[in-house]
Amino acid sequence: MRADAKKNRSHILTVARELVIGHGADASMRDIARRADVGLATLLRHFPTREALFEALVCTNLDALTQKADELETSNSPDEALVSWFHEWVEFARSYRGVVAMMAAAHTNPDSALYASCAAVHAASARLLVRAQAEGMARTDMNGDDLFGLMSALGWLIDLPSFAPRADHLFHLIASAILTSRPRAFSDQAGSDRA
Amino acid sequence: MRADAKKNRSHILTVARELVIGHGADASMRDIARRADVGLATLLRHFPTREALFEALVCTNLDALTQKADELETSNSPDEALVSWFHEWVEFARSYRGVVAMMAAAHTNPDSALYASCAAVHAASARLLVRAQAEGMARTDMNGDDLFGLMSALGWLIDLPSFAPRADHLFHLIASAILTSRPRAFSDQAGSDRA
DNA sequence: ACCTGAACACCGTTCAAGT
DNA sequence: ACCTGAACACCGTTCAAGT
Repeated sequence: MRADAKKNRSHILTVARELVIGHGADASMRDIARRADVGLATLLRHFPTREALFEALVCTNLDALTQKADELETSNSPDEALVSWFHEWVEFARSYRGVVAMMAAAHTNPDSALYASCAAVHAASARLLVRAQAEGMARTDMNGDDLFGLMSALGWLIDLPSFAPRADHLFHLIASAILTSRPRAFSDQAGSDRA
Repeated sequence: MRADAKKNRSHILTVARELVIGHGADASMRDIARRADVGLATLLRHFPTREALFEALVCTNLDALTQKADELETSNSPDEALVSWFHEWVEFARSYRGVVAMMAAAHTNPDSALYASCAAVHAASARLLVRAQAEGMARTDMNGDDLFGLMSALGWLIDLPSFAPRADHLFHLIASAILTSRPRAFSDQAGSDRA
């Protein structure tokens, strides 16, 4: 890659990151190009689709996430590991508004630029789930797809401004659905803030 | 309303219903107008926003839904009533792809044409939830907002083609998160189809 | 190699002009 | 009253022309 191209690419990513964090994943490609002082065609040349752009935006975050799964698998009890990983995912979802919906839509589409990322998250989830199931700590009538589904659904939900305030509580509810015993990690202020 | 206007209105709704059922809630307004043999401006005059159009499309369904809640409240046990209502909602979500996402986004926006509909669904849900909680059949650390959130999240999830096949099972998982005892209504083939 | 402006086919919004 | 075509400001895609 030529030096100017490389500079363009990283500059685009910087601008895109700011714009996406501020205004969500449906920011217009034209807008991103404009703010990066780059022709729209140049942006599309580096990232032919919105998903390609987002893949580049979040790949380091996802790498960190899957690595975290490895650590949790060896250092924590199976149920704690599963809940902690779930929590990390929610934090990721929160930091890039709208990206979960893209991933949920892409995870069975091999042509999507996000497909590999989805597969990595899916695999990490499934490993932690199976481990917890083997110890009787997670319900056995669900598989990796179900877990990815629940993770996606919660990530989508708390992206909505109206549900964001209750994010921790909604997380707790979904976590309860997965584990066989009620989890105590993360925001177990049960019953203290209901109507 | 003049006779020709009335006819236009109902014809638009018929066409819109077909198009939405076939191609989802993000069908273009222009397309709907075209297929209804009506100027785009005419469509926008009857339904100034997409949400207004959808409100008209689903209002009868939602009326039936809230009435169903009334029936369930008197004729069924609290837990069965809650699960059955939840199931009705999911069926509704399935029949109009994309409408749940619109409702989830609109339910705290009084300016939205869908606001009243959301409030009605919310109220019906909350009633059934409180009743179940009073009998110790639903967990008490959640409120109507949480229930509406979970219902929205599941409705959104099963709208995605990749998750639709496991809709019944995902429903079961979420229902488990709400009830204090594992529900037996609807697709309790637990453990029979996991990986 | 890489960048760019321009043309293209779309979208929803708005409004003056028609009946 | 109600309908409509047209102009508008957007969007993402594509490509021939520039350096």
